[in-house]
This record gives sequence, C-alpha cells and structure tokens, in this order.
Amino acid sequence: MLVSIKDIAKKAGVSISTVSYALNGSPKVTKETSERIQAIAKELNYIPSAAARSLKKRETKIIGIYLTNYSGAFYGQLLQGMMETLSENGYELIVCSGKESHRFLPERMIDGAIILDATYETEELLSHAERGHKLVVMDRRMDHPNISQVLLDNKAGATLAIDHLAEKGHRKIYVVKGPEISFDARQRLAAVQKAVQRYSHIEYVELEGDFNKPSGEIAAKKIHQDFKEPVGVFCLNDEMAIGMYNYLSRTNLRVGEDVHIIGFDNIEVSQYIQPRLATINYSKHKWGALASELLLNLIKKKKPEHERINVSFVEGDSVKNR
Amino acid sequence: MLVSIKDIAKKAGVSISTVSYALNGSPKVTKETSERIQAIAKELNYIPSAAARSLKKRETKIIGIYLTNYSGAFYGQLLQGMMETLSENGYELIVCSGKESHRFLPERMIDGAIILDATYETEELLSHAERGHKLVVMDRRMDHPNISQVLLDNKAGATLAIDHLAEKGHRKIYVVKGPEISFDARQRLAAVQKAVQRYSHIEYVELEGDFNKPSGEIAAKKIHQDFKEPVGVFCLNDEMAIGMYNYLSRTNLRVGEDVHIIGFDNIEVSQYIQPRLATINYSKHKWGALASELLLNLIKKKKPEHERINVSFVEGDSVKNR
DNA sequence: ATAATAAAGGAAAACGTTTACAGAAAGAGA
DNA sequence: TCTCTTTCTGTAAACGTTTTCCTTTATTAT
Repeated sequence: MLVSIKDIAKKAGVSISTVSYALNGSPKVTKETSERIQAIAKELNYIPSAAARSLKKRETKIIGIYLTNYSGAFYGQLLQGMMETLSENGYELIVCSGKESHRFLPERMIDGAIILDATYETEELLSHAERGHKLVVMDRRMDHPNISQVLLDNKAGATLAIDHLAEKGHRKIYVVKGPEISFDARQRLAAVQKAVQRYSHIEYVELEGDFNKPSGEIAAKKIHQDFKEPVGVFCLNDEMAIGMYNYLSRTNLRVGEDVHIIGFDNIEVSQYIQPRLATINYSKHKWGALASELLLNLIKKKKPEHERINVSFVEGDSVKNR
Repeated sequence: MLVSIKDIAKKAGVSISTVSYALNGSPKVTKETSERIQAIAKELNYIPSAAARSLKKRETKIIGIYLTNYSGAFYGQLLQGMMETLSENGYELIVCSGKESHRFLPERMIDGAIILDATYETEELLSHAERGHKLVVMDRRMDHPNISQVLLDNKAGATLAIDHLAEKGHRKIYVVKGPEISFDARQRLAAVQKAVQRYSHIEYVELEGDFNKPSGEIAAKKIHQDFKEPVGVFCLNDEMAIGMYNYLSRTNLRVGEDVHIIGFDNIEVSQYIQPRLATINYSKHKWGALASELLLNLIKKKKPEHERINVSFVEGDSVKNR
C-alpha cells in the first residue's frame, strides 16, 4: 500500500541508495537514470516519510513558536513575519500551544523554538538549552550560549506614554497594570514608576489589570467612582483600554475629555474605535522576523544575540490637553 | 551525548526490549526491574525520539489545523475547543500555515488534519483522503469516506439578519459581501439573496467586500454617497462592520440611526464597540471541539459525519426601528 | 597491453524505537 | 524425575531513510 524508495528501486531495477541519491538531486547519478527514477517516483505517488528522514538526518526543518493566548490580537502579523523569514530558509513554522507540546523540543520534533509564553518555566527552557537545543525568547531575559533574545523596548514605550500625559497637562495619572507573570507588564510598570518620579506634581495611582478587556472595565469603574476632575490613564495594553472605553460609554464620562487614555501594542482595532486610541506602536512583523532570524543563526552555530525592538508613540483622539 | 534506550539497557544490564517494555508500562516486566529502569532513565535524562517512535508506530499523535488568516479574531476560542478535546484523547494540536506545511499530512508528520483554509485546494484534499488520510473540513462541503465536515449554519444566520432588518421596518438593505473564495461568504450571500426575495418592497443592494476592515470602510463610503434616508446594512462579517463604523464616524451619519448595521461572527470586540454591534453568534469553542471529535472518530475507523453548528441572533444597538 | 583514473551504481550500516517470537528459569502436577 | 505452565527477559526483524565505503565498468595515459 505504502510506497517507499524500496518499491521505486525494485521497479527501476536499481538499488535504494541510487534512488535516494536521484531523489535528492545528487550528482552521483546520471541525468538519465535520475530522470527515470523521478518519473517512477511520481508514477507510484511516492512521498518520503518525514519520520524516517528526520530519524536519520537528526533534523526536521521545522521551528515551533510557543504561545499561550492565541486570542492575542497581534499574532497574525507576528507569525507572518516569522513565516516569511523561515520559509526563505527552508524551514516551516508550527504553532504550539497544548501543555504536552513542550515535549516537541526535547523529543526533536522541531529544530528550535521561539518562546512567547510566560507560562513556560524558565528552568525548563534552561534545561533544554543545556541539552543543546536552540531557543529564542521574546518574553523574558535569558543568558545562555544556546538562547537568543529579542525584546520590546517596554521602558521607552512606557516613558513615552507617561511623558505624553504629563505634557498634556495631566496631574493625576492612573496606570492599569498587567498580570504579574508577564515580563512586558513588569517592565512597563517599572518604567512607569520611574517616569512618574520625574513629575513630583503628578498624583499617581495603580489599578489592577490582567491584559484582558474585562479588567479594563473594572479599572474604569474605579476611575468613575473616584472621579473629580479630568485624569490620564495609561493602560498597559490596548485590550484593557478597549474594555475601559466600553465601561465609560455607559457613564457620563467621555474618553478624550474626562478620561484620557493611552494604550500599548497598537492592535489593529485600536485605530478603528472611536475616539482613536493613542497608543505605543511597534512592528509585530519585524519582531517575528527578527526572532526567526536569530534562531536560524543559532542553528547555524552562530553566537547568541540580544536584540531590542523599537517602539513609537501613536497619536490618538483619546488624549487631549487637560 | 544523546542517550537512547540502548544506553539505559547497558547501564541496567538488561536488553533494549526490556527497557522499551518497562518505559511503556507493559505488564511483561517485573515491577522491580521496571522501577529500576525508570530510575536509570530519569538519571540519564532519557528522552524518547519522536522520529524513531513514529517511524515504527506509524502514528504521531499530532493533529494539524490548517489556517490562512491568523489574524482572524476568533481563532483563540476555536483552537481552545480543539485542544481540549484532543488532549483529552492523548493528541496534540499544531497550527499549520506556511505553504510547505501542506506536506505534513502526506509525509505523516500528523495523524489527521482539520481544514479551515480556503486556499487549500479541494483536489489536494481529496487526493490525501484517497491515500487514506483523515480530514475534517470546516470551510467547504466534501463527501468522502475519509472526510467529515462541520459547517456553520450560514443560511440560518443570514436569514436571521435579513429578517431582523425587515422587521425593524427597513426598506433599503445593503449587503457587504465577502471574498469569492470563502465558502461561508458564498453561503451567506446566497441565503441573503433568497431571503430578500420574500420582501418585494425592499430595495436590495450588494457591495463588494473581502472580510477585512478596510473593505468595510469602502462600502461605507458608497453608502454615504448614496444616502437619502435610513438604511439597513448586513455586513457578512463583523470585521467589515467595524470598518464601517470607523468610516461613518467621520461623516454625519450615525450607526443605529441613519445606518443600521448587522454583522456576522460575534467576535469579541463587537460587544465592546459603541454602539454594540448586532450580529450573528455561534460557539467557536463548540465548533472546534466538534471538528476535533469527528476527526478522532475518523481515526478510530468510524464513519464520516456531517455536522452543522447552530447560530443565533445577538441584539445590539446598531440596529433600531426605522 | 597495462596500469591508473574516473564514473556510476550497489551493499550495508546506521538512526532509535516497537514488537513478534524465542528462550530460560522457576514452580507445579504427575 | 519429567513435563507442563507461567513468568520474565532476550533476540532480531522491522519501520524508511541517508550515507560511507565498495565494486564494477569504462576511459585515458603510458
């Protein structure tokens, strides 16, 4: 039923090694024999076995990206960037999410992994690296000969946001935090705390958040309850900002008049909601492409690299002068 | 460097088959030997080779889902539903997107595939099925002993939408179409055409669209240009509705007053935008779970099945009485 | 004519498992 | 004591490739 190179060899009257060479375009076999073998392979509908090949070659030409929150609104562009870079180099990308998918790396189902999944234990990553597996982390800092990293410039982004609110004359600033587990959230928060210190006249309040829309609504509720005069709010991601929009729309407070909001990530929908959300932008495509490039370098035995993705401020109607 | 069962066997003073049996919990080997072997395996940091195992067992316990548009806003819940069902049954899920990833199925990297990717040729799918591979299609109709299908009830959804607009007294209805390649788009459109025939007094206009936000903006521009009196609009998905919101906000036309909009899909953000979008809802989670279940059944040699996912109307503030 | 070289292809080992089958040891029944 | 089970473990083949090292044949140089 299942056709292997053995069947081709028999039909062509050659040995299996010749078939293998022919199918791989090796110059060791005549053009004519090669073509004859190719023809027979096609005729028999031959398809190589990935398992057999990777068992022998000790590689799969597949890269895995580890994600938790598939819902995240920017994965599309991120993955696009990765796929382009990888496929130019003969690699395929698969997205791994299930808890058991962690075994893909140690079991050598994939030749390397890109990590964007805070629930993946750093210890575990380290032990993989220790065994010689190649990794790129996008969600934490790690220093190891088999690990490269490419991180967002969260510090710059958060500082940009706070400075913008201060510039617009806001004297009370809320920040809606992210989940403790997220590296980006922690970095953004730390940068915010440092930035507000430069403005001694600013009253600064932290609100809980988990990067999802409902937590933005809850934060909005707090703000509504305390409301006395116009305030600035820095939501540590756009999702929560959207939750906040929604809650406020059911109150007498107006975004861009009473509550001035800045987000982070510039997800696609942020430029479609009303008023347009001011936010921190960065190229998701580039982030993914760079991560892939560094992984490929690592696989080619190059040195690990540490890169940073620049961010920029995106003007919006959600922040005006106080 | 790389430890295999051979190394364990040597260290434990048994044969490799005993190691294999022990590691797989076969009753053929004593509890003591088994435990001793397990201990040694752990000590040596043994990890099985996925390639070797799947070469021998002719299965990988991995299912692939084929997607094009990662950006799609509902993949999170869909994949969640799939992963739950699959992992309960000892399978892992990987998301495949790259053009070359098509080979995963014929090369037996995966034990089955779920298709939600209109660019995947039906011919190609058929040839896979013909070779004995198991498939579930979510984006087309196919009849084959190795293919199950689970489709949205697009017809019911589209009818619900048109009826709602008609009930609200609208006499001019626009429909913003989807891309020709999409089965869902074609089905929805066909149902719309059939539904409007029942309302002879309704003026019906079709506008181009491709399921992305910018095409919703373009459609909105047309509507704005032609505007005379309040109209109803059925956007064949929510994304385009959001694009329409955005364009209209820059005009004098108001959603829910001048332009009454219904979407399709009920993506998460639709309930967060203002005014809340009326739309057609269905359980993404269930859709994914069911598709996985049917695939598992197929793998267990059960008969192919054809299922349908029910849809329902979601009230919103984007549609009011004319 | 002979030896040296090149060209084309083949034999076999290896990759790391699983598993059918065979074998050995030990206990039980006669 | 002998045979028959039962219980454990070992041998070896198989999965489908790739690749190293040979062998054969043809070609060229001497």
